[in-house]
Parts: sequence; structure tokens; C-alpha cells
Amino acid sequence: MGRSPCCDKVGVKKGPWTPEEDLMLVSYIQQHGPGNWKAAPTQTGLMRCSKSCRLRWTNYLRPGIKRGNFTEQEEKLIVHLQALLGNRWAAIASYLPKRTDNDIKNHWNTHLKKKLRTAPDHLEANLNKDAFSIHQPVSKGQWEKKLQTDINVAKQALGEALSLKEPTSPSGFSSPVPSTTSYASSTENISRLLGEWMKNPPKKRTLGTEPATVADSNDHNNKTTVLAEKLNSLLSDIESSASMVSESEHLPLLETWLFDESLGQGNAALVEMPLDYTAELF
DNA sequence: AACACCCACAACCGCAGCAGA
DNA sequence: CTCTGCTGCGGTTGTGGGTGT
Repeated sequence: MGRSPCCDKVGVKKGPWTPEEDLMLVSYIQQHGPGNWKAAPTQTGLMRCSKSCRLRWTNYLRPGIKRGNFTEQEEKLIVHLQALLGNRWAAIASYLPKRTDNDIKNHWNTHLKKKLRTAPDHLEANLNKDAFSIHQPVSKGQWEKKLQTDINVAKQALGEALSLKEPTSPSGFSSPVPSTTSYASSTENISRLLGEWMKNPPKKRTLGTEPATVADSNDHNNKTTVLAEKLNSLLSDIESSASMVSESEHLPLLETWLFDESLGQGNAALVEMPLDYTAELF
């Protein structure tokens, strides 16, 4: 052990969230907007710490989140960006607007790392080299050269990744073909959650101190149906306002800068850098 | 059928950075 | 300038489902 919990307070609930808790959080956010996380537990009556609320929202409830089924393009982009940026998952996630950093991090740790490990040696060497190019100290004289190389690598990565896009996509990313396991919105996420909840009500929540498990099955079904309806309407509201936000906001400065740069220089740099190792992975 | 092991993913934790007092 | 509190990030852990024996 050794670690002390972030929220030492007695009575702070941990572990998986129940639909009821989701509903409470979502309705709070609908009223106050995401941000004031410190107030969230007290305002909602949730027995959760503020961190837990924020995490639940950003990783699960937030509108527009796509879960599961990473497309080949996405995987390729992640590998590219990981080589460029290292384990800066938040930065990487900013290039995949529908994915959360947590999701990307998990996918990297469980799938992509493995993929790379089983890849031929030279590919891995290439990857390591690229990752180190940013993080390893370099002598002063080489610094400028290194920087230029990294810029070129970045250009290549972005150029390659974005060339996969559909031409109409403003953010530069195609919307992958919908599949049964990808979720375009939190409405769908929660609907799914509730659906599963109704089909397979948990026998016992080991960590939960709370309800949801005590009702008999009829009550339970009725309750969750009502919850589902409430959540759907709440989330629809939130999503409609969220969709007003321009997609271009997802485009980080780096990308803009890189493309400005490449416009100035032509595409030679994009072609020169050998960052095609990921192609062999897919 | 029961058990053990593995894997994927949700959630937790500590730390760093930032803003406001 | 310093202190304090809040938020965001990245690493890590815990849990539940799936698979193999």
C-alpha cells in the first residue's frame, strides 16, 4: 500500500459509478456547466470527491466521446504522435477530438505497445529513436539540428495522418465507419450502460455503499427506465449546445503551426523523413 | 463445473502547474 | 512574492469478463 487516498474523508464513495450517480452528475453539469468540480459533490449530493466527478465526466459522460474500436487511422496517428510527443496523452488526445486521454493511454498500454513489441526490431528501434529525439538531452551544437529534425518528423506524421481524412472534415479527421461498439455520444453511452444495467443488474457492488442494488427487479427496471429517459433528455440538451462549438477548436496550435510551416516550405520535408515504420504495423 | 490465469478498461492516486488572494 | 486551493495530467491499480486447463 503506502499510498494514502486523495480524498481521505470518511464516506467518500469509490469504485464504479452507478447510473443514478451519472444522472446526478449530468444534471449538475447541465445546470452549472463543467468546471466547478470542487462544488460538484456538495451540490449534487454525490458521495464522491471532486476529482472523481471530473474524471467521470471527462472520460465517460462528456458528449461526443467515442469509445472502443480504434480505427487503423487512429492507431496509426497515436503511434506517430506517441513517437513525437512521448507519453503526453492529453496532447495526443487533442488530435483525436472524440477520444479521451485515458482511452488513448489504455489503448496504447494494452494494444499498441504489444503491437510494437511484436513488430520487427528495426521498427522498434525507429520508434525509440523518435521518442528519444524529444526527450533525451542533446549537446548544444546539435540542438538546432535536432529541433529541425523533430519539426520535420512532426510534419511528416501530421501530413501522413491527416492525409487519411475525408476532404470535408474540418478538423482533419474522418469519421470512422460506425460500428456496433463505437459510441458517438454520451447519450448512447449511458443508454447502453443503462441497458446493460437492466439486463444484468449487479448482484453486489463490493465497493459501493449505495443503493441501486437493493431494489427488487421490477422496481429496478422501472427505476432505470426512468433514469434512462431523464439522462437521454439531459444529454441531448448538453450535446446540442456542445455541437455549437466549432470543431476547429480541437485543432491545437502545434498543428496549425506545422501546417503554416509546411506551406512555406513545400512538402519536401514531409517526404524526406522516414517515418513510415508504422505502415508495417497495420 | 470449477478453478486459474489473462486482458481490457474504469477509476484512483500523487504530482505539477496555474490562478487568485 | 508567497501561500493556498483547484484543476489537469500521467502512471498505476483494481475489477470484472473472457478464455484456457
